[in-house]
Amino acid sequence: MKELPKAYCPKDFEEKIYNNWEEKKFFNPDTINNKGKAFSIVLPPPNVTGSLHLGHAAMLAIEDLMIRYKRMQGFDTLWLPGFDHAAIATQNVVEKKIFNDEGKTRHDLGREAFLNKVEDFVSQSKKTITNQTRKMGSSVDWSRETYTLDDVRSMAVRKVFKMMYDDGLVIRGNRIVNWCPRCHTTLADDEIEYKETKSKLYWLKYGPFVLATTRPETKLGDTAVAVNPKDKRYKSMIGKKYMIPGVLGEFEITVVADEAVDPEFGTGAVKVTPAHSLVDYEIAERNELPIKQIIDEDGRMMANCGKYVGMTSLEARESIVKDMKAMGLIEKIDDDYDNKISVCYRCKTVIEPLISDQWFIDVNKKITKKGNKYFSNGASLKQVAIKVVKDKEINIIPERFEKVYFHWMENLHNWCISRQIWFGHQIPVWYDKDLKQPIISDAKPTEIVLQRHGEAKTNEKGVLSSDIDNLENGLTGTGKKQIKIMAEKLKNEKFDIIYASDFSRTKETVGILNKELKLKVIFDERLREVGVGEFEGKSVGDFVHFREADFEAWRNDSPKGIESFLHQKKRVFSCLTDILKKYSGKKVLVVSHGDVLRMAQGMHKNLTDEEIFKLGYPETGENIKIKLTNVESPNGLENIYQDSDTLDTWFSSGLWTFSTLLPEDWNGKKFEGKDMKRFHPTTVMETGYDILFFWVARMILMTTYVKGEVPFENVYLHGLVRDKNGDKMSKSKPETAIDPLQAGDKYGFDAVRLSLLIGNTAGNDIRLYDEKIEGYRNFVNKLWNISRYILMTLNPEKRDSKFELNKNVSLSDRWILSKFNTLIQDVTKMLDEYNFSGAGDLLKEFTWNDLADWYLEIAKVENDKDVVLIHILKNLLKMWHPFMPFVTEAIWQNLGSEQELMVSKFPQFDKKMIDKEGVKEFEQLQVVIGKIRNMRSEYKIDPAKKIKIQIKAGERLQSQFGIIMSLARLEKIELVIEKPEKSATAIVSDVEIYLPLAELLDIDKEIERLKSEIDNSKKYVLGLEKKLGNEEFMKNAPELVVAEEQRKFNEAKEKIEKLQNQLEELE
RNA sequence: GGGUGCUUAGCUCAGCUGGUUAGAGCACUUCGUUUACACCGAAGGGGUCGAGGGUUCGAAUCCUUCAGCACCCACCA
Repeated sequence: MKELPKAYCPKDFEEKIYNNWEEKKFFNPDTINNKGKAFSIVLPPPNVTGSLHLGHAAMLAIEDLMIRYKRMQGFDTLWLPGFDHAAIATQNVVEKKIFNDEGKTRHDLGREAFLNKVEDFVSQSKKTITNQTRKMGSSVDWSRETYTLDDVRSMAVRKVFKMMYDDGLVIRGNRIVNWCPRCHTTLADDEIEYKETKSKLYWLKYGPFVLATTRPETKLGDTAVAVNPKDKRYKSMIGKKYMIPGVLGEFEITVVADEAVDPEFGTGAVKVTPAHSLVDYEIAERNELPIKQIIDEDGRMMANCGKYVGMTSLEARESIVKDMKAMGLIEKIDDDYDNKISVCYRCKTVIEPLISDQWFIDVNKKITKKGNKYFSNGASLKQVAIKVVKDKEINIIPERFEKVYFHWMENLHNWCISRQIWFGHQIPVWYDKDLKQPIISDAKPTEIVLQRHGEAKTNEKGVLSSDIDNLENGLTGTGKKQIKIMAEKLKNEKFDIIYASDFSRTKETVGILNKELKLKVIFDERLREVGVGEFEGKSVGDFVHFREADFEAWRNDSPKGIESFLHQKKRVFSCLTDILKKYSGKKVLVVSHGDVLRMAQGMHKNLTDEEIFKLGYPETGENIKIKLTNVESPNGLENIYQDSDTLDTWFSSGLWTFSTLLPEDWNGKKFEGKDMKRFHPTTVMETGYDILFFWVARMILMTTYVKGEVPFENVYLHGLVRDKNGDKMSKSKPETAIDPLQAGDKYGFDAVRLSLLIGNTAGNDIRLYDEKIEGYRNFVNKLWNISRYILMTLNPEKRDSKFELNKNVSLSDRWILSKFNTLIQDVTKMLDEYNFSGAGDLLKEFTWNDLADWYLEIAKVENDKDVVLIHILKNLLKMWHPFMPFVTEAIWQNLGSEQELMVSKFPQFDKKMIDKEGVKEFEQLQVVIGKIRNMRSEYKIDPAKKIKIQIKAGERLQSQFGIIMSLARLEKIELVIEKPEKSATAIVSDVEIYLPLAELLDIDKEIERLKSEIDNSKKYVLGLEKKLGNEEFMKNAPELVVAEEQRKFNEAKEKIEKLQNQLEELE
């Protein structure tokens, strides 16, 4: 047996072990091929905003624990990883970064360049996160990794959007939304946070009313005053119109009655600004009031605000209040009114409610859907989402969150899903300039590489050639080289076909490319260069100058025989349209000329003619990649443009449990596939309670609708990881914030995992600090050393021996085997009940107390323990493996097994190992040893000194004298029948222990000790006596309880008597 | 305003459907180079289980009121 190092050093093992698992594809259920039931978890995809924090680490530890446990139990186990593009969050991070690095805004860069920057950032984030996930030991199936923005997931998004549109669930409307003037986008109701502030409450003189408001500037948008219908003060005024004096002259309002008004607040009358308050908007809707918008999307006063135009609402407030004061329109101002203002959850900017044309999901609309059990009789999204949890089709752990879920779901308003940001799924809606109805398309975009021909002889000379007859214009040497290089690059991309202009320079380019690509080519004259008319053969500069001088003239007409811009555009667009129709979802290489490629880009970016004309195009031999969608429009493609908004990030993550299970070559028709059948609904959704609404609720809404299935059967919600003081960890408090990677490097990732698993219960926050992780690091090392000792003393021949229970086992064997099997039973039960902490506690207690402190110590004196030891060690490692995969696997490697621990079978409870008598007997032995140790300590006997004691005991205990001598460090045990004279005494039920006084101690101390023990026991007996004397107790308590109390009473009584005798003798 | 959770040893927490002389880890005290481990071992000190009331033979555990802390939700302008 090779010598193991004294202390476990995680760094020597962790990476190697993980790589080995991965190389053997153990994370992939197809390799493992377990025949059991499916057990699947889809990993909550981390946002690609940077790196993982402790919350993620906890998530990874808990899920890996479940997955490894189930995998070892033979379940067909899948843990599927992925990433979330996290639209607003990621865009904000990148925006901030660009602004800090380059001082530029996203608008300075433009959509395309900005998105490129985002993609760079995203791929960097993905790398970091992947690396961190691996370090934690997560056994996720990397071969199934997905991303919310990848092709299949994007197609799923478009497909669901169209389905919902067709069912009338996705609607467009001009409604009030939460608007963040900084992010320049709408926000869903739950993306708003509330901030407690002191603000001013203004009491305005308002025509015949006096009313209170915190936002006097919105007076400019008022169209009504609302009062409670029951309020007698205003009854006579309801329905009447009044002219109200204001800073911009008089305006008319209507008085309406509405239940939403609290007559107790202020004067009981409310000014109504429908365009800039959620409540007022609803009042306006109910009472059919006019809506007047006065604040724009930058949060500034609009043109209809007279001299206040252009001010922010805050500036306008000050200014208007000043003017109103001057006009005597302000009655009074309360200075410290407690108010909650709504702010953006991402950037904390104050939200400006305003009216906007947006896309919504109607959660209340009842629909009927064939083939979907939830909707077959008509139901709304909301109703179904409530029903599946009520019916326990989805089980939430801990249960109390069900209540929270129901409350939220019942109060859910229509969900605004459009966002005015660039990063995300662009809404799959196109508008035709001539049509009122939008066109929804779930078609798969065609990927097009726009390849410009190599340098031609005319390029070299700087002259023009657009005459089809002038076919002699081939490529220069440089041009041929350019294309050869490009062919090398393109040969790895899987194109379906080449479309090309039929000019000689493009034909020659295609020829060179196709030596590598070997594809079908279609030469299409619609891809030709613009006809240059009388500029044929003339200098390029002249032509450019001519066009730039008067773009408008050239756009429609064809002076000097030059083909007009629109004419060319029409033929190019029609060619592209044909390509899109025939090759939807495919990849096409288009070889053409600069100005043609420029138009294709214009189509891709939905630009105006002017903008197209100003666009650059690839250099000779270079290319650009674009994606275009085939949208059926009566007017053809050139008339159509796509909605520039993107979808709320939760739309795509709402599909996550099933969109991730779609096959890589999904045809976009049905949401089905092999993995889907095998793993959906997923078994457990494990995530933080903080995204119960954001995410969990959305998945339930979307999945029941799309699949007619629940997304998951169980929801396990973990808490937040907090610092030592119970505060949220943040980078601004580095003294208490812990980075999981750094902690792992310092203490090992097993220790980090344990510190997050043990002491962490569902739904509750967990505190983490260095000392805690350190404690678990110590434990990991303890386990290492237990194994090390067993391996060092083991007879190598017995290493692979199979354990079988036989009659030769000793008391200690019977005890440890019984204890161990109880442990298997309890741990299995607890893990099945999601009580990970409890299971870990039990394992730890067994490992440290029973195994290390007792059994191993006994193994040092008793012989023939090898077989039991190796049996227990192996199975204990299996049970520990899901908690701390690295160290257990590292030890396992030294046990000479062929197969890795990770793919071994989880131990099973074996009833015949349970030995209650043995356990009881051994426990008495433990107490006896404890008493002797205690006496030694009390009398300050040198631990090294071996002493003699006398014991009065039965045969059974006599057989264990060897163990007692060793563990209590005795020189000799003398068996006595009668109590010897002058000795210190301890009593353990029927066993009496005597420590001869002669050599050792002072009698006074022993008297004191005895007195105090008698005292204690007397108190105990008194309590029991009272209990047993209570008639009601004797009558009502179960027999078993009474008997046990009686037994305790007798035993204690006897003990007191003996101690009393001893005391008398000494005194 | 509504709701949820928490309050047990100095600190962090277990104690499930009521019956142990109330537990663990860390910290603390004393002792210890026993050939697995000082990232260790042995022994020990320390809690009227937030407060009051109730149910019960019996309450840390169930009910109720209150207090403190934390979090979530809500359209008091």
